[in-house]
Amino acid sequence: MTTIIDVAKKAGVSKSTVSRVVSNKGYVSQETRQKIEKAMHELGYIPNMLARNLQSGLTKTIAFISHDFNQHTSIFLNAFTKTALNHDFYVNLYVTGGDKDKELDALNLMKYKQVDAIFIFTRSNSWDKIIPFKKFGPISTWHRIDSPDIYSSYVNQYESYLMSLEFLLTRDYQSIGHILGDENNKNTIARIKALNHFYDYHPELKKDCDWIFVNSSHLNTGRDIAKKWASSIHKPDALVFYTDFIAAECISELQLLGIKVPEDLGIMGFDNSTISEIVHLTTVDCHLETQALNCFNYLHSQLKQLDFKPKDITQDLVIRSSTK
Amino acid sequence: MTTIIDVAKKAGVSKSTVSRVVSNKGYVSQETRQKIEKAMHELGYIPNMLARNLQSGLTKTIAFISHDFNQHTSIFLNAFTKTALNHDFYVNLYVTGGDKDKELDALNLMKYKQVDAIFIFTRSNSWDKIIPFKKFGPISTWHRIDSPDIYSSYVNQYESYLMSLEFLLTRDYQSIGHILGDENNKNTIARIKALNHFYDYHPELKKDCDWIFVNSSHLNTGRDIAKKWASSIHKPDALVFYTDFIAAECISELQLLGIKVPEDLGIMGFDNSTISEIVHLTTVDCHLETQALNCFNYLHSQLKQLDFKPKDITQDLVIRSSTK
DNA sequence: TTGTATGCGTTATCAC
DNA sequence: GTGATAACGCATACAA
Repeated sequence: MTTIIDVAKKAGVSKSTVSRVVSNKGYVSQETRQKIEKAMHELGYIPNMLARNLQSGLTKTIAFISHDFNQHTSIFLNAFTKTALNHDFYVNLYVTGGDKDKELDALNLMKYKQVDAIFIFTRSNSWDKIIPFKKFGPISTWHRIDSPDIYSSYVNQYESYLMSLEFLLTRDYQSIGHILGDENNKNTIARIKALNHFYDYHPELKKDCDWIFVNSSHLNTGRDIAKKWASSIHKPDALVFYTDFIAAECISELQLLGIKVPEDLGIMGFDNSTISEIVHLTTVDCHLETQALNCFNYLHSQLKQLDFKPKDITQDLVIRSSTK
Repeated sequence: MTTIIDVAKKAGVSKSTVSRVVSNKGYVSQETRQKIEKAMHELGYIPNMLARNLQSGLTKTIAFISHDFNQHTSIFLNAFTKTALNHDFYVNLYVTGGDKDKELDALNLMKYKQVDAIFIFTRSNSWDKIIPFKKFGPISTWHRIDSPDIYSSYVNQYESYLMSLEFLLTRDYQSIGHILGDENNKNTIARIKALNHFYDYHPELKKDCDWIFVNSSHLNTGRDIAKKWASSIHKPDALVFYTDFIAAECISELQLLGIKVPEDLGIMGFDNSTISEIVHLTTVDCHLETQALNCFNYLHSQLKQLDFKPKDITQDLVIRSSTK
């Protein structure tokens, strides 16, 4: 391994001068610069990032923490990584599998100086446990959290959920089933609020509490929901899911059961992820790419002390044939 | 920031003794160990990875290079990252977007000591350009390559393709269309060989060259293939795709066109990825998780000078309702 | 069992 | 403009 010292010897200068050339800082005369560049070239000199990192105290690396990496993660991850690379930042992956301790290990990496900042895609620990890590560096997430310490690119699912329900009404769906996420999730709470308001606005519609599911229930997969629907006597004529994949699973199972979408049952998803196009799912596009951009830009601005203006995120209905 | 020097002062010992405690190497008496641990705790000492990395010359990080991260990548990525983390290794992502120069930048990271090893998921440069990087550290891939310098976990797609075609024959499909990947890809070459042998074995079947597509053609997406099929006069009664996602796109478009799968047209995929279950796709499971395991274990064994025995990878037909 | 001295490769701070 | 020297924080031969 050749170092700046080797280059310095070969070029007959001091290592500080070589460093100036390598890092392109400070004054070096044309003459000596060329001498040094020639020596660097001949020796095949390669700067050592490890030494640079130690010196600067920075790694130019951001941790991306998630339970796992599946089709649900990939849109976001792809956008995030692309943006990061464009800004000369690396993205380090940490799969926690939903394990709280592993998640804390991952969060600890920032204080060990292994990474400069953290993005949280999914988490198991409470925000109260996570927020203290802020003192070691910036943290962002796409989940809904109201904290001055952690940036969140969340979209208001109250609005989009109301929009989805009103849309179903225009398509003449009268009784609607609701498949919601984790009950403690703020998005879920916002959706429940929207749902209640929706029924307040439309007293003619009946709210069927048997068809409001939260993730904590036994019916976790879309396939379970489909089976439940098929075997029920009182059944809604439309189902709204909190995420596309579960909706896609449901459609898939409905096909096996010979139930027609959207004639027998209308289905709506959320996210406009790749799979939604495959299964013709009506859904809401919440522009994950833009969210990823905002999440990275926040971290970047914190690290470089730039000011940060998030891009506006709209929520747009994407109408496909899973609804009438 | 507190360092081992601070701890040493507080505990009244030398920094080397502290280092021994921190890194858990060498002899330290119970007594002084406790003194040091107490001091570490009181000062809230945190070891600095940057310094450790410089000292060891290692980052415990592996680069994962891919054109992008989509549903196609996620199974592999997930398995790879999980395995890596279990062995205390980090995974760094490099999205190249198919750009040759960006890919070379990513490969260069190993010589800059930014990563210890490299896994290549997708590539743009020729192997000849990639192989020289081997001298900076181990490289593995899941693509088919026969080189002593790069480990490959590839499965023999000649066998699996022949298996797929023979299976279709048992289901009474007589004329088969073939959708293949990049023409320079070794997997594609293996598939073409299998295809030719298949027609040699079964002279009663006619080989329709109009229905053998390689990726370089204009028909890139599954939707294009579906439209082409719908508008053709001479059409095969089954299509075999080189990857599930394109097959899923095709099924999706066929549904829009009112064409029945498997009655009007049988469809087969390859990979057994998540999407295949959603769209009821008959496919081949080539155990990506095991391949990812092998790819990581190879790199790990090279870095730690262990011996490496890859796990056997079988290819299993997964029969769903996209075929009769 | 512990301390001393030196190295890892680079950058920053001074003089000159 | 350039060069000596000291950081950066830790690890490790070697001496004691």
